[in-house]
Amino acid sequence: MPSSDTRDKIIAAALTTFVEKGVASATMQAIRERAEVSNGSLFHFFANKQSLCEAVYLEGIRDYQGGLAAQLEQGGGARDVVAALLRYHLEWTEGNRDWARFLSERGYTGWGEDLARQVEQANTKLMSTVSAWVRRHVAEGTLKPVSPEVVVATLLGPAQLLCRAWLASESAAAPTTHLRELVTVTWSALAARGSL
Amino acid sequence: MPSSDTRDKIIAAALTTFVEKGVASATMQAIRERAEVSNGSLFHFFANKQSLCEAVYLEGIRDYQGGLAAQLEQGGGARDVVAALLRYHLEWTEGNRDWARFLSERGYTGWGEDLARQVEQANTKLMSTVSAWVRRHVAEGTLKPVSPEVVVATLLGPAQLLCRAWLASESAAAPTTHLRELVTVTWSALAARGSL
DNA sequence: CCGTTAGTGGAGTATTACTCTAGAGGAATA
DNA sequence: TATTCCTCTAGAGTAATACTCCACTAACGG
Repeated sequence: MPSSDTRDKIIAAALTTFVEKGVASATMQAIRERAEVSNGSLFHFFANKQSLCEAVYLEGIRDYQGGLAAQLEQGGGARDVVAALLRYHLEWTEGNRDWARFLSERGYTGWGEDLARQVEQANTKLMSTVSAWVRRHVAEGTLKPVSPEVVVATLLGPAQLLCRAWLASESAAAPTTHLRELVTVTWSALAARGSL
Repeated sequence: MPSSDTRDKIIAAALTTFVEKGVASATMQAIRERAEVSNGSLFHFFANKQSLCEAVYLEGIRDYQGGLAAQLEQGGGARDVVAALLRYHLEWTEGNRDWARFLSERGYTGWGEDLARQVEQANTKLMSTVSAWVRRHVAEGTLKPVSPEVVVATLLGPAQLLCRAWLASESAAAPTTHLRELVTVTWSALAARGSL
């Protein structure tokens, strides 16, 4: 009985297993048992552990970045957009803890060429959208004249760090707790002198 | 011929191998060959791959955090301290690329209890130093009255994100390139209204 | 000189990622 | 309906590799 959602089941099982045990100690057997899938099926869809890992990563980052881009689309004042982006990041992290954990802990070294390209591509696409937005507002004099790289870093860097702290230890306060302060601070960082 | 620096050789070899191949694909054999150490020695010092991994992580984070704390000790105006911290982060990353790579990509899930505790402890210590600094300057009215967590995130988050981008792809501009902009932006973020 | 301890060496084992081959459904074509 | 082709399933088998085990060598203290 071929079912096309086998792949999805595997990815879901892989995610929870990875987060639970850590990628290194998560065995393919454990994953396939959780997914209730045979060995053959597992390796039919994913040639090896690494490519499974990569698939999980890609799935997560696509979901996250998709939502982020959506925040940029829906216009509004620069300050509102900044607030919306921050809120989105915090809420997404809080609402998708496993994904967030996995994404925030994975890096690029050792990834296959395919994934590296795809991630690079996704980032580039997002970056160009952001760059356009930044340029427009810099031209209008609402944002400080700084490079898009620095704007992005300033926007998301603090939020990411706060979220990482929350993800790492149960004790830390929930990300959304800091939303208000974060918006204030971030807006001060980016707003041109005169801007409200 | 017992030599107490065997341990260090192993850690160094492990770091380069990890960064080169990725932790998953780095075999213990490759590490011990690079370190020119026998199997027995390797497993005498590190019970398993994970604990080796953890030791490397700890070594790196200690070095980094030590330097960071030093920046806080040497007084000066709040703005100077902020600039010094940012400069330190960027320069350390640029000058210790392998370490930075490894640190920025490692997370906590699946770590042993020991390491988790030690990292937690290191973070707490750093955090308390920072908190004291923040409180003082908030009281003096040089910094905005926001929680220390948010201050730390605002200080280091953007720098981290910029560095990650650089570490991930050869193409990105060197971190120190952004120092000036980063200081401007970060200071705007944290400074109280009246502050220079 | 003996005992103890820290470190070295390498052969051996057990786990586990991955391979291989056989075949079941299911759709397209005739 | 029969034939063919393809995707997917199944699980036994294999090869790699993390890790174990034990015998051995310094080094050092009494």
